[in-house]
Amino acid sequence: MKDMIKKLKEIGLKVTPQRLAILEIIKGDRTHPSAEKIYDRISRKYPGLSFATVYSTLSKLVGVGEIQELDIDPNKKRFDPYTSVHWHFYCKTCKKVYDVDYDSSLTPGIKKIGGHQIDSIQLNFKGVCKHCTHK
Amino acid sequence: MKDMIKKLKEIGLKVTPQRLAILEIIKGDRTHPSAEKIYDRISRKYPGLSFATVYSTLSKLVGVGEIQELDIDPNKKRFDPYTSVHWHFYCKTCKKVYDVDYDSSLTPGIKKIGGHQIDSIQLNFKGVCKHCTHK
DNA sequence: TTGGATGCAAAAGATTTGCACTCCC
DNA sequence: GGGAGTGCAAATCTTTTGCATCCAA
Repeated sequence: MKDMIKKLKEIGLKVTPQRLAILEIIKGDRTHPSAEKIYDRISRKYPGLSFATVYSTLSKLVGVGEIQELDIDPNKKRFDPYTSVHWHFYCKTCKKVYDVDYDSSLTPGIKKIGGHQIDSIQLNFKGVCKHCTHK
Repeated sequence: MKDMIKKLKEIGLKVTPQRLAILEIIKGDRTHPSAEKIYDRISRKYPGLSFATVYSTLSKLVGVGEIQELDIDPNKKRFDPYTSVHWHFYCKTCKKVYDVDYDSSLTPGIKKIGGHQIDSIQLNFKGVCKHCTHK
């Protein structure tokens, strides 16, 4: 909790109960939740929380690099609080997003490509996950 | 035109004027258009074309691997008729998607990762493109 | 002829916005 | 006190769906 307060202050955002709850929920969540999933989980504890607040907070956290927005689920945005380098696998059947480590000699620091300035890189694998395959 | 008819028959889809128009428009289009852009371009020639037809045809073409659906634009699906191996750069400013070649020793044939079966791979770079940077 | 394809409009799902009220700093 | 933050509902945007009609094979 102390951590979250400190983090928000560092970022320059006002500390509110809603934001603390959002940070607390997503940090440590390795399921790559959508905005709706995050809203669901929090509104159990904080009835009255609104979507607008969730979206606005998530968007601010993405803006400062505190969490990452994933473009891997074709139907919605997914969020990842884990910011160190890793990649993702999306299961077309169960819609789960898995972290994958893949050492591809990829990107160790490329900042430009084709003359374009790179801010972020996503390597997305898609298919059917091992759990769905075995059913 | 002959090509398109042949292609549709190979795929096993009925040959209709709408589908021919869609194929004709997207093949050779290197702008990674969204469904709406495709609809716009075609409906100039074919008034009365419906969104439902565009979406349904695109989805069938994706299904047979004739075109690729890109998860890179956070706001909508983009389509790519160019099926050989290459990657993409998305400009956060102008929203254009550029093709990029990046030989990363990446993927030359990995079929599984973390035990999951891989169908497709996308490597997405994001940032500000050279044209937007220079403005 | 007949099942797949189309057009239209309505519906669904995700995200954003406007605005009045609230409360953190 | 003032401005950022919040809640609510309506609006927007993209994509899907239901259904009657149509047409390619």
